[in-house]
This record gives sequence, structure tokens and C-alpha cells, in this order.
Amino acid sequence: MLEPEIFTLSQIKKDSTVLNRTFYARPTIEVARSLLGKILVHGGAAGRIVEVEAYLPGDDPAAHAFRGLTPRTRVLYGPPGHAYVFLAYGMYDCLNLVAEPEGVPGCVLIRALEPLAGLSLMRRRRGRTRRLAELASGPGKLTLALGITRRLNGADVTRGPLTVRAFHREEPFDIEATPRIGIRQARHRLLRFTIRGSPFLSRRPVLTSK
DNA sequence: GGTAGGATGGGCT
DNA sequence: GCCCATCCTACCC
Repeated sequence: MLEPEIFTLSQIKKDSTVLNRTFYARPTIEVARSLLGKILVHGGAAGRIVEVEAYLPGDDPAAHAFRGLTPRTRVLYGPPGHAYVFLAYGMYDCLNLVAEPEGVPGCVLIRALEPLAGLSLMRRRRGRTRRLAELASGPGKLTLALGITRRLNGADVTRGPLTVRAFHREEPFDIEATPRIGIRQARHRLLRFTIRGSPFLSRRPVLTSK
């Protein structure tokens, strides 16, 4: 079934600017929080980032780089502003953006998007009929929806074809910090950041008891 | 409304 | 061989 496209891709590009490398060359948590509200663009589609997780350099046993430089984690030790894409559970590609200065392996997992443009393409890639709120509400779902695969591992996101953009006028929002999803190591750390109240998150917010 | 279990393959102890 | 930075379906309230 048809749905109106909230934006066209060209509208979004006209109203936004691609983030440059200095944006990414900062502490991982700072980059993670700053990525909320930014626009991920690839494959004729775009979405607003509403949920991310930080994977820290050094003392974070849940981070892939915790065990040091290996063939897989090589990109994490390279310059910031590049894509680190890995295969999760043998089935789904997950997208991270490399943060910190070169040589410091911090990264930010992109976990959920609010679909903005290219909705019919996103639907086609996801298959079946999907509610809008579930089109890209998870790290494996959003890569599928935007056609992001491990072929993009190591790609420079300050250039393309995969880019992150900032609207010239960004709507204000509140940030909520919670534990990371699907993580056993360091489960107490509040390294998942979401736009509070977004209906496009991978998990519903836990209701606090009265 | 909720959750248990299976599909599936790469990375590394 | 074991451990996953997941998702979907079936099945059960």
C-alpha cells in the first residue's frame, strides 16, 4: 500500500549538510549523543537517527576492539568518520560509525531510524507489510531497509555513498541514557542513547512503576 | 499482551 | 567449540 513520502531525498539534501571528520574525532559518548537527530542516507532512502549505542575504547569488555587489533577490528583503529559494518548472529549486518582520533578504537552503533524518505524502497527491502514504526527499529532492520551491507565496511561516510547529514534547523529533543541492548558484559553501563518519546525505537521504553 | 526458540555464519579462546 | 552488538514466528496468556 502506498504511503506519502514525508520528505523527498532532494529536499533533505537541500536542507542539510554532510557531517565532516571533526564531528567524529571526539570522545565516543559525545559523538554518540550528537548523532541523535542526524540523518542517515543510503540507497535512495534516509532516516533520522533516534537510537545509538557507544562502544568505548579501553575499558569496555563489550566492544569488539576490547581484545585488540584483529582483521575484523582494523577499521576501528583507522581514521574517524568511517563505517564499521559487521555480521551479527550470522544473519544481519550492523552499522557503526568510527569515533575518536585515529588509533583510538571507539565507535557508535546505529540502532534505529525514523524513516524520512524512500519509504517504498525501504518497505521493498524489508519485505512483507510493515508498520512505519517497525521499518528501521533495530540495527539489523535499518541496514536492510537502507541497503547497507558489509561491502561498506571501511567506507568514508564524509563522502558517500553512505553519509550522515545534519539539518540546518534541528528540532530540539531530550536524550535518555539506558543500558545497551543484547549485551551481557558491562550491562550496568548507560551507553545506549535514545530520543525520548520517539515511537521508532527498537524497544519500548520501560514503564516506571508508580 | 507476552516470550521461547530457531535460523545462521564469522570470530576467536 | 562456544559465543554472540538480531529478528521473526509460533504459541500462550
